[in-house]
Amino acid sequence: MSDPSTVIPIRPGMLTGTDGFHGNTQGETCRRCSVRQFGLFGVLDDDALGDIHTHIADLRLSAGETLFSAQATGKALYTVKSGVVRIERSSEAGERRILRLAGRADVIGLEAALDQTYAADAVACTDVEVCRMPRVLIDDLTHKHPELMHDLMKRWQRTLDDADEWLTEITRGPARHRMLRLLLKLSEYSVGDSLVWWPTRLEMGAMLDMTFETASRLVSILRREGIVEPIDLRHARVNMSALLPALRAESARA
Amino acid sequence: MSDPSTVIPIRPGMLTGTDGFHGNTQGETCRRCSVRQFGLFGVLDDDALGDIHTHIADLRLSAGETLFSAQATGKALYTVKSGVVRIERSSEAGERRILRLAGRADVIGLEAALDQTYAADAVACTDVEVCRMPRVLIDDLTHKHPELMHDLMKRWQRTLDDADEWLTEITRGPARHRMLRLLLKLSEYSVGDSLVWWPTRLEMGAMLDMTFETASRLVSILRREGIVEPIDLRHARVNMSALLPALRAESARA
DNA sequence: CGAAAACTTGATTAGCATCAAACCAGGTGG
DNA sequence: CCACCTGGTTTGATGCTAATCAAGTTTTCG
Repeated sequence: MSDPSTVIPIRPGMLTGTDGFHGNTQGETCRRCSVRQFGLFGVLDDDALGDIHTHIADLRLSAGETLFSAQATGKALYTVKSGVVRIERSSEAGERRILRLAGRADVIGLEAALDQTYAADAVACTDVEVCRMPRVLIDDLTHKHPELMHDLMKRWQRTLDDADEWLTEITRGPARHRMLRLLLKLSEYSVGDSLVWWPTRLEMGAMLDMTFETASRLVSILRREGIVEPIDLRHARVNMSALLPALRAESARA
Repeated sequence: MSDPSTVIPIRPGMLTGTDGFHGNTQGETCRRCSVRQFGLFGVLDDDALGDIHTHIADLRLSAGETLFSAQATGKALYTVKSGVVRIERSSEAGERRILRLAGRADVIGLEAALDQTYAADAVACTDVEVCRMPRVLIDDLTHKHPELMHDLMKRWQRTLDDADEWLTEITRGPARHRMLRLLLKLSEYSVGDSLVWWPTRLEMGAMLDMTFETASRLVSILRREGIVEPIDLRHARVNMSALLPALRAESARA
C-alpha cells in the first residue's frame, strides 16, 4: 500500500508530536530512542548522534500496510520500535510465504545498505512504529565510523540465524509440531503482559505451510488443551507451562 | 569427523603438491586462484595479495568429512574452490536438516569474521577443495582495506537470499514439487559436462523434509519420466528440457 | 564371501488437503 | 435501527499424499 519511496517530510508541526512520532532535531529522537542501546547506533556517542539530525524519521504504519516491497530500490533500512512486521515473499508459483517476523529492536531491509533492491516484502502485522534510516546516511556514517560495519554484519548474521531457525524448527515436521513452535516464536514478540500478537489463520498457514483450515483445527485443539487462550481477534495468551511440556512430548514421539 | 581446529600445517612437501594443493608463498596461490575474481579478495590488487602470503591455506576434504561444526569457535572463513558442501543443523528434537548447499566460489562460515561460533555444521558432500582464511587475516585486511567489508556484507546478503529461496521454493508444497525444485537447484552445482552431484536418498530427505522412501519413489518416477538419469551412485544428468515443463505443469495445478 | 549400507518397492495407515456448509463480528446503507 | 454483506473462522465429510512398516535387491568393502 504505502509507497516505500514516500518519505514523511519533517515539518515543524510534526516535530512536537507525542510519544516519538516526530522528526529528529539535533538527534534528540535518537538520543532518547527506546531501542537505542539495541539499535545500529548503540556504539555512537552523543556527539555522533548529533550529526545525524534531520535524516532519520519515525514512521507509523497500521496493520496491513506495506513498509517496503521486493524489487523496489532499497532506499532505507528500518529499525522496528514497536509492533510486529512480517517479511514475506511470493514463490514463482505465486504463493505467498512468510519467511520470518521482526519485532522490537530488529533491523530490516539491510540489503538497502548495499544499494540493492529489497529481497522481500515487509508488511505490518500490527500497528507498527519504525525508525527509517536512509542509505546515504548509512554510507556516511560507516565512512566516518568504520566500526559501524561490524554492527551491520552482526545484524546480517542475526537475520541469517533467524532464517535458519525457521528452516529447522518452524518448517519441519507434522502440523501440530509446527504450530507449537509458532506459539513459542510468537511469545518472543509479546505485546506486554504475556499477550502475544495473534495472527489470522491464513497468516499462520503462510508461516507454517498448511491450509488455513488445518491451522484453525489445530488452534481449536490447542485451545481445548489450555495451551493458548485467544483474548480478542488479534491477541492471545500463551500458556508456557502447558506449551513446553507439549513440545517435549512431541520430540519424545519423534 | 575432522576437528575444525585442526589446521593443516604448511610444510615444504605440501607446497609443491599438484593442482592447487599447496600453501601460499608470496600470495602466489591467491594470484592464480581459480575463484579469485569471484572471491572476497577480488578487489585487491597484486600488491595487497602479496601481503597475505602464508596465512591462507588450501584444504582438501573427502566426501563425508566435516569442515567445521556448529558451536565450535569460528577461527576461519572458507571459500569453496570445487565440490559441494552442505550446511546443516540439528533441530532441538535431534533431527538433522540440510539448510543449504555451497559450491564453487561460495564463502561459508562468515560468522567467523565476527568472532562468533559457527551457526551450523559444514560437511563435504563430494570431494572438496576449499581455501581457508583465518579470522585474524580478515580482521587485518578489513582494517587496511575497509572497502572489503562491503564485499563481506554482500556475501551475507547472498547467503540470506539463498536461505530465503529454500524457504519459498524447496521447503514448500507437495513432495514432487520439492523434488523438482531440488533438481533445479542441484543443476546449479554441476560438476562439469551437465553432470550434477547426486545425493543419497537420505540426504534428499534431509533437504526436502521427507522420508528416504518417499525420495526414492519420486526419483524412480522422475527417472521413468526422463527428467533425471542417474549415471553412477553419486552422479546424475538432469534433463532441463524435461524438468522445466514439469515445473510449469506443477504451478499450473497449484 | 559375508556384512553393512544404500536403495527399491509393496501394503497399510495416518495426516492433511480439499470441498462444503454454517457461524460470527464489524461495517454499510437503507 | 436493522438488513445485509464481507472477511475471517469453525467444523464436518471425503479423498489423496506421504509416513510407516516390511521385504527384498544391489552395491561396497573388508
